[in-house]
Amino acid sequence: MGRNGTKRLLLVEDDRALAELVKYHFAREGFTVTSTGVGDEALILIDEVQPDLVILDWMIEGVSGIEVCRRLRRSPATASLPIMMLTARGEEDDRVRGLETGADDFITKPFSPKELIARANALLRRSRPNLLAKKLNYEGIEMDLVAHRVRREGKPVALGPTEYRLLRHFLENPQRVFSRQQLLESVWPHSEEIELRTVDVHVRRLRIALSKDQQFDLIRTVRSEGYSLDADGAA
Amino acid sequence: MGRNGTKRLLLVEDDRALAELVKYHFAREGFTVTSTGVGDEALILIDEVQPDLVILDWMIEGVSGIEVCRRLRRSPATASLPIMMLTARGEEDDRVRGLETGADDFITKPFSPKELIARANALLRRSRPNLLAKKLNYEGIEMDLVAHRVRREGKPVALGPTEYRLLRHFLENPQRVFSRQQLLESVWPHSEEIELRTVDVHVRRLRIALSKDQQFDLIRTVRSEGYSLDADGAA
DNA sequence: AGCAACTGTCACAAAAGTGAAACAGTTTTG
DNA sequence: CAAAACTGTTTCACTTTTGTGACAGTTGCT
Repeated sequence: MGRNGTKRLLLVEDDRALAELVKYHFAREGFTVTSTGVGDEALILIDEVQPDLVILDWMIEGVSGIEVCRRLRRSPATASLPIMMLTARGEEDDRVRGLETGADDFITKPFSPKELIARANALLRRSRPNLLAKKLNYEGIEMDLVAHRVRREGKPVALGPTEYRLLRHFLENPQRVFSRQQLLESVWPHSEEIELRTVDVHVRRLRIALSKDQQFDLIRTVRSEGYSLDADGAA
Repeated sequence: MGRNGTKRLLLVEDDRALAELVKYHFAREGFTVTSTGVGDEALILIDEVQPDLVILDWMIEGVSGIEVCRRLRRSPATASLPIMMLTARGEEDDRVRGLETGADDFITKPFSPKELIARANALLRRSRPNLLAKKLNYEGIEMDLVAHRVRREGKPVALGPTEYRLLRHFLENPQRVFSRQQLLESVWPHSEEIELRTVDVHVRRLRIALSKDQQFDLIRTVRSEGYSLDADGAA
């Protein structure tokens, strides 16, 4: 996401005037803004433009903003996409509900564009490290996302593309157990047609690559569940 | 940070009544709360308690909240620590300034405790995903449902799938007695065809796994009734 | 084209987990 | 106290799940 230096924003807002205002301010901040006023369209656009940030109005045509949010969180591909919700509904319960559904921030209209931008920046500052920026590490493993290079205890580790993506996924969610199905969905580009057991094979390749120098295995097999990246493997 | 399952909050607020209120609500969410009303002290405490989240009032004695925030961001050790700022100053410029200084969220008094919690959770969800993992505890046993891992007194416990489900069921209903029949029905996938006595065997395996280090038995046998997870086995 | 790296599947081996049966031990009852 | 009723333990055959090595088809590069 967010290649060649441009930050991409998807704005989902059906009030044209407001949309223009927001657009203007974000454009000035260097964002490429795509916008729509319809919920269903938002879901398609997200797939298309791969935004770095989504701003969602609650009340829009078609699928509601909160429902869009829920769906984005449910799909592995967008589960960690930064989302800000926007609404005229000022009720506390709405705000809590929005946040609990997975929104990262919740702004009530009317709001100041400056604050919106400041909040967007705060959010990106926080979530970028995981998506865009430099390094991930866990227990002696260091993955440099820019250089596309992995080291363990300082020593370089050679990984194929799939193993790299797999490890990256684990590093982004250490200790968490993923089923083979989940791994396929979040690590493989076209997960549909692929055999579940293929995951095993790649996990094995990853294990071998990570343990080249007789280091202990960091990938834990959770029988009948899946795998996780975990320091104390067996226990 | 945030080891052994407890989430730690450092609250920096000099309004005693407000501090108590916030404390109360976060404690209910499972946080261990440390608090102070003095800026300088905050910096020391952060080093000491290694909180997972800091809530900073802007106007406090000594070093101001915003200055604390700035310093935290400057030091590598705390640069990515989640920070929420709190203030009575409702000015837009203040909010923007707070966010630009590195705060992750900015809440204006008066605020609702529920929203504060919801925002804290949203922030932690993004920055410390492990902390939000759902956990079950009882008498020194801790089951992390996301990592799919069980510990007793901090030490990892190895369980097979059935024992895991069995323990989970007990942890969800501690102290309650279940008949073998009930256990079969709620823990086994296809309970029909299975012998009642099979439960005994698995209970035994669970007991062994949980008592590996000579710890006392937490599963109580209730003669002619069934079993329960219960601290005082005799009773 | 020629080669090397990478992928996805299989088939088979190995490991882990499961359920039942049999017997030993305990507790409750008559 | 002895019989009856239960529960604890051990063992074993069987099933399910994973680990492994080999292989053939792709892809990307030179």
